[in-house]
Amino acid sequence: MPELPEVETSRRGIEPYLLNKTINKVTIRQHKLRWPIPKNLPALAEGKKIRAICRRAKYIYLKLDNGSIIIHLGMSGSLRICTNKTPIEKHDHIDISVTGNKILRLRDPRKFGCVLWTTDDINEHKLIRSLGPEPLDDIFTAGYMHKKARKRTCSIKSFIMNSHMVVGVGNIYASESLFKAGINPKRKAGSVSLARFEKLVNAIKVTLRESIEQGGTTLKDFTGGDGQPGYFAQKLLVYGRAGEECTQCGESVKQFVQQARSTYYCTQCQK
DNA sequence: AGTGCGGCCTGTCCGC
DNA sequence: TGCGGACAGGCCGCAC
Repeated sequence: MPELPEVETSRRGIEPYLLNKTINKVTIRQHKLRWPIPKNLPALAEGKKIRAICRRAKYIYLKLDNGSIIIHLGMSGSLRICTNKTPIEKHDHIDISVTGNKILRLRDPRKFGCVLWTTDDINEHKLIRSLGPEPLDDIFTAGYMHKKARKRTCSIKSFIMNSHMVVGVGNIYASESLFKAGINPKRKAGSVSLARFEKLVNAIKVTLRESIEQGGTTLKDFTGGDGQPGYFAQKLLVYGRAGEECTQCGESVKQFVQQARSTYYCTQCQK
């Protein structure tokens, strides 16, 4: 479950091996991901130079002269840098080989991820054009969220997880941010005051920023043998801690299912 | 327009 | 020990 910090860490990890390299070959072993990998992807990408490796929300894209390869890691996807000697394993679905004998390899056991192609500006792509702001961008403010939430009856948790409002807040960080802000995850989005959005927006930024920094310090070995990038040792305050004592008040942390996802919170600290 | 849910998919864990 | 079933979750697309 790569959250945004893991995706950004992946981008930074692969960038040095791919930037300004030319794609020699694209090998697709499994077309059937969330959406099919385009059959003509090799024809479109081979021989082209990678001009940039970027990220928008949880999408990573490789910018070529004639378009972009869009990659999403879904729930279980991971990227690693291999050579032609690295053994291919069961869920290694696609290889993008570049000059210098390096291969960008996508592994995704659950196939929730995708690899797509667009010739348009990336921001015009169907999956990307309607996304909300990046959480660390200055335009993501309490004022913005407060305005968006007006009259919204959905829970504040599903509101902050809605990528049309803000991107990059996955299930784990939603629980963590709401705890830090002292807001009950069941509360209707429209009933959260501007002052409480200040706390919440700040909590989201702090949580994500810390994780990205941690990713920088514990940067995965993208070319290593095991290759499976591990997730950061998170210092999680409530997530996954049902029955344990709240770090603030000692009350036992509660878990329930919300929109088919586990939510963790403290009934004392979050109102 | 907003809300909520189904579905995609496989590895891991638990109980019998 | 082996096996079946529940569970995990990002996020689109659809139905209401």
